[in-house]
Amino acid sequence: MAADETAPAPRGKVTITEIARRAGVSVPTVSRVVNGRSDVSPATRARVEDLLRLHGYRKRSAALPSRAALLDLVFNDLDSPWAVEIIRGVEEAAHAAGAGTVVSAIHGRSGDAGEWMRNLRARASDGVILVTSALEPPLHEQLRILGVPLVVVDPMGSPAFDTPTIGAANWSGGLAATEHLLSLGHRRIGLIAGPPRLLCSRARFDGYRAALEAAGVAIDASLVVPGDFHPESGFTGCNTLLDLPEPPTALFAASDQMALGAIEALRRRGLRVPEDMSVVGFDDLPEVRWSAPPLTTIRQPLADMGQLAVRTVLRLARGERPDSPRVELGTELVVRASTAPPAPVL
Amino acid sequence: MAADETAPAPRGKVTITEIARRAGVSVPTVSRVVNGRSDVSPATRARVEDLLRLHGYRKRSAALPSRAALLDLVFNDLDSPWAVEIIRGVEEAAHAAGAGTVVSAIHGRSGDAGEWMRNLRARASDGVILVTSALEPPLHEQLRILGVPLVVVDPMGSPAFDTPTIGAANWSGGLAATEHLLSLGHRRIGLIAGPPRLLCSRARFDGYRAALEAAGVAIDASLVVPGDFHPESGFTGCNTLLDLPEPPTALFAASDQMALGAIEALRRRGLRVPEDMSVVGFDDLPEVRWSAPPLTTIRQPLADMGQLAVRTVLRLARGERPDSPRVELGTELVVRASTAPPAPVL
DNA sequence: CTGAAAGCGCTTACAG
DNA sequence: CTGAAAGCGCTTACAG
Repeated sequence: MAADETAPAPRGKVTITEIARRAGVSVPTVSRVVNGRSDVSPATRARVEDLLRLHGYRKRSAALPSRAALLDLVFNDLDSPWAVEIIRGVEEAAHAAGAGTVVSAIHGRSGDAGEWMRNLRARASDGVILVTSALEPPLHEQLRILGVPLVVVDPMGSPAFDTPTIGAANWSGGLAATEHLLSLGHRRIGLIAGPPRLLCSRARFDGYRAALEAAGVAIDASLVVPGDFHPESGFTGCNTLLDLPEPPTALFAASDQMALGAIEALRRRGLRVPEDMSVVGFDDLPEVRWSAPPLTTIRQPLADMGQLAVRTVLRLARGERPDSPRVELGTELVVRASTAPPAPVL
Repeated sequence: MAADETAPAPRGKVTITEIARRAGVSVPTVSRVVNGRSDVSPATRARVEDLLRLHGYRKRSAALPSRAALLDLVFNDLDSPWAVEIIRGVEEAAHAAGAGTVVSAIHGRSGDAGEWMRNLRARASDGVILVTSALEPPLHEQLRILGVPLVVVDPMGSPAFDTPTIGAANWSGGLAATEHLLSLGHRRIGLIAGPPRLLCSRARFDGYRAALEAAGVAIDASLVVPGDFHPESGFTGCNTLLDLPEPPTALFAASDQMALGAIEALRRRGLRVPEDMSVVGFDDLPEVRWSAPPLTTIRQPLADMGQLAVRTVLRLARGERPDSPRVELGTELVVRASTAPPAPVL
């Protein structure tokens, strides 16, 4: 029995000659579409793009027969200390698969995004891993056309696209952090929240609320202050809580960095952790094992998330479906020295 | 006047056809040398390799006419918190030059190094930046043959090769840290040193010694304890110093991480920083602004070092000579809250 | 807007 | 160990 003529060729193995034959156009025309030139009729372009996508076309060359695979890992900014954790996981898994990891930051500047896209195309990247990043919808679309698979780590919102996402169990983490403080006997528990536009912030907040509700503790809106995950906001947030007529006896910071900022605010006032205030963070950055005192926090498996992201893009690149389009990796309470029962009321 | 036939063509623009003509061999032969095949006579190979190097040959293709530049940034391990600082500087400068940054870790495993070399070749990297990394001499040689420029950041020792290196003013930093403590009135100053096989450790140690000598303070060998830059070694090193019959009143840790470990050792004994012990670190990692207390330290311009490394490889890639083969960027004392005059003797 | 033709840089059998 | 020949995937004028 002859091979099915209409079946897609193996991913990444198809040539423009093959695509041209199937589309019923010439090789130069396909070349023009691939290179994004303007002198192609919309109808032809659409037909060719469909075929390109269907067959997972990747630009190759007789000269460079087996180009090493390249994965793009894209951050908004590289100043976040958990970036290195994700890089570590991604590099490890990519290396194991024989792929190189191209790290970049787009700095939120949308002008950069277009340039980044050109670079991506020029280096013929085999897959893109986006971290908490708002890559605009038109760029998603361009990646689709180029046939470059995409996965999002720590999604900002629920992507409207058929893009796999990998996150952490943020709600469970918020719940566990708050339950831990409740179990120590705290009833007035402050929250320094993350930016509400981020999905992970809302989930952590809801976990906090759910734990309080389950314990029958009324939610006091004045105990919830906004933050942006950076230490400065933890510092000011903690000061706001301490200036309350009736301050909390414990606080949950939605990031380790904010927890560190909060501890500094306490130290400046001569308050001790955990004797005067218990603090729990979120992330378990390597450095908080060595903060003073060592921080009780919610461990987020950043390196594992990076590894899973690599396996998922690679799967996509081979034309396979991911196991699941939305994955949440488990979080875990790590108890160290920054939490204790509340001081007895004298 | 005709163009000089023997002059090298512009870097990166030469083809194997051109090299073949100059070497007086056929195009396939050059192709074999470029791809490291074994079936070429040593004499022919040597002649072709010389020409390849001289002209800065880079593999290209008619199909991929202007491949995006790619720079390889190589760490021993990605677990160091200052890795992200260097990545940030490198990514920024590389991005500005339109190049992608491939980050990898070779984990000291020498088996990995060979594989990494193959990947580097396959992805046709345009330059390599090595960070505190022992890339074995044979690999240096391979890079030379491939014509891939190399620069070393924070060199482990004095490289025996004609490789540009970029470091920090470690000796001056060690001097400044110690002078700061002396100026506060400390006379018994402990040192938690870095691994002596590293150039930077020895320079920091010598700076410490020079400052003490200049102040007429005798060096007490029992006040110098070994460390490996990680927090654990700062923790145990500090305990060793505290168990001395006459402990120091201040200590200089040759890395921020060791300083954090030392502070934790002090905290566990109920000793306060800086009241009972002054501590100064080295690096100025972003996180130590938020340690408890905020750490006095020596700022090492890691991101700037990364940026300079990029400019230097790129220069090399264009066939230009670097401004200077050995560069040391300035370090700077940053005074925060972990240092104070010694407690008055009662 | 499209294709036939020429050409690019490189590689792979093949023959010696 | 080496080269003449054929071929690869892709692109670039050029003509219509």
